Amino acid sequence: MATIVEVGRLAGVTPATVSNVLRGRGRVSAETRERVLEAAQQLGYKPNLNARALVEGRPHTIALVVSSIANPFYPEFALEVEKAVRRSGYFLIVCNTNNDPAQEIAYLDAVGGALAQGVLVMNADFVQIDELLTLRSRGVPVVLCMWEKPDQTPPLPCVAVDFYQAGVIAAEHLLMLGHRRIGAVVGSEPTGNHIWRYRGFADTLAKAGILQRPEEVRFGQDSIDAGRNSAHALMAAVPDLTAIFVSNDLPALGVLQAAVDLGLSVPTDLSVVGITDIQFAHQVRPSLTTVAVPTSEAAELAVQLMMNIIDKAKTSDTEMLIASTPQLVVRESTARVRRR
Amino acid sequence: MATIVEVGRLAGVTPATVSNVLRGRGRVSAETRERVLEAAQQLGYKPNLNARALVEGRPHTIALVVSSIANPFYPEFALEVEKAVRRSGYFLIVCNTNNDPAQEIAYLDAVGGALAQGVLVMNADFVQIDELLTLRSRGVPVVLCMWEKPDQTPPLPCVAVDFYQAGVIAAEHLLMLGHRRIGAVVGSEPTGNHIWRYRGFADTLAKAGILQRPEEVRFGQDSIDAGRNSAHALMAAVPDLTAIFVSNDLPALGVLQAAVDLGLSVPTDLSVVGITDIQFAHQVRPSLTTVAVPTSEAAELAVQLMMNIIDKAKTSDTEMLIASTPQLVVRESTARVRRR
DNA sequence: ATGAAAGCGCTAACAG
DNA sequence: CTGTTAGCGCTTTCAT
Repeated sequence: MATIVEVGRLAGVTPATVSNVLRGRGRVSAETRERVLEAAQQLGYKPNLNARALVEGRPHTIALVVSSIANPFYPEFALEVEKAVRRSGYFLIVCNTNNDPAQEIAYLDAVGGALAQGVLVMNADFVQIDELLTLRSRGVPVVLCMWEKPDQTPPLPCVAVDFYQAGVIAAEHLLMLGHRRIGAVVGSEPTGNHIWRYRGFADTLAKAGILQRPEEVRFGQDSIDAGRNSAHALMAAVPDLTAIFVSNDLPALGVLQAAVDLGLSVPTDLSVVGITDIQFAHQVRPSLTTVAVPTSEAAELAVQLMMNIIDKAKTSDTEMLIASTPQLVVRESTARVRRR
Repeated sequence: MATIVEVGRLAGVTPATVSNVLRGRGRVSAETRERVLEAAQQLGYKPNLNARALVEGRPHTIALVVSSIANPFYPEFALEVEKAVRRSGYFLIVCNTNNDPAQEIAYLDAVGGALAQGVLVMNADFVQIDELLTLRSRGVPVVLCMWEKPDQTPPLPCVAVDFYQAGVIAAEHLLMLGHRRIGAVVGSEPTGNHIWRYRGFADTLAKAGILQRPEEVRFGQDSIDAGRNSAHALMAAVPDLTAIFVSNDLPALGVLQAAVDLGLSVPTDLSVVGITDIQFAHQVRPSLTTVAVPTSEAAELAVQLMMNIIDKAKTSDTEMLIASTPQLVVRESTARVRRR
């Protein structure tokens, strides 16, 4: 690859001048500019980003740490992040930790070593928060992309998404349709990150005078298989449920499948509502009614927050940006309750 | 972030010695090593990757260019690539071009500018092959991840996957089940990249004495919606089909949905077979019979090829690695033909 | 308007 | 065994 020196030589100027015209700084005569541009063009010159990063003290990359790109939501989100990052003139490095702490540390160390200028963290749960704090203390901006624990003050700058409200909205929808026996499939452990979604749901039921019994809730994991298993267990224990609230779309798809297994027709026999609105939600049959989370907005805000921190060079305080409220998306998986 | 100089100062040695102990080169006394390591530890030293990349003439990153991370197959593949790349000690930069040439050029220019040491290209169809050739001519290794055109000599090093054979296998499976009226839904234009999958299918049918009529084939796009639309058109034109071959899993899911729309039961009334074996293939109901492509192997081979080129510094010839043969995965969407 | 010079943090000979 | 030196490609004062 041609260097700035070669371009300068060809144009009959010094590297400094080449740099000036390429970055539009300093005063350069139109004629010289022309000559330099032409030389650069001719040589196919591309600035060496490493050299630039070194001298400028920062690379033009942002890292996105995800625990597993296998969960279909993450790539969707990563896509949005990538777009936002590019819009700010940066490149995105995807750091898939595979839920492996060693892998994560390797990534974070590399970021500390100027692999990337800042870190966007998708899921704070699978991540060693201490590592992130250490990184931050060394001057590396860290932003949490989707904070969903209103009871805890985030230890780092973050974008907050009101998943509690998403649970409320899902419950209200089911209640509105006349459902009273509603089961819940939660895609995390009782102390896990979906708990506020469930609380929003349960609180709303309680307000309507409906108290969930323990056997009407199943906690598990955020996967289709787990959702299916939970639904099976749920229906076995409480056969007269007319609706199931699911804390995430992925397990909701599993619940849909369990209904097929059990010969139940959705939504005639059973209504199902999820949260997030991943792409597949409208691509399955019956399509999934769900509470859409502002994914692209959250990505946008996270990047914006990152850029703010970078610009102001203030990495110490914990700013929080609030994403807009989740929205109900009614599709085919929910219907008015029917006596059975 | 602490630099190598600071570590040296703290340990009472020069930067060179620090570098030596950190990289395990040169002879260093055990005692000094100890001291240096401790100093590095204490300062939380992480080597600056940009400086290292600059002096070594190459960054520790590999770029993966995908046309759209929105297609669920790409993230799955990206995951595999990421793992393989990490295993080789590199980091992965995901370059999602969104099918936008400008975006792609921006990425390729950045790679030319040492953003990454080499480029892995997922789908050569959406990519300006000229750009890639230019890049290669400047000494940047370029590898095509999944070459599926046996009639054309790849212009660049690549991993070849025998999609023609995948089509053959799918057809044989359907034939074996007694199907004779078989439709085809192709997820690309007639000249597009799925054409060899279809040819494998059609040739096998022809060998069995079955000639596809034009109305029994629908060309379209690689998406669920396109698959659904094609299936609707197909069934409208040829109602007595007992099976449909689909060139990819994504449109195959659409075909499955079309069957639901039409009140057809799969596999009783209609058998459906896809190609690839994406995650969702076994997560839908009925689960999808498909011809599994060796995804992780292809990713592995692509990275391996990249590493070979990097090591041997030979970027000029067009090596090709052959991935192993696709394998039939029988699930719920295919069954023995039944008279209707 | 352009050039000279210093330096970002690190590595790689080569000296000592 | 450890230090010295030079330089990767670029940006950025400061001179001219």
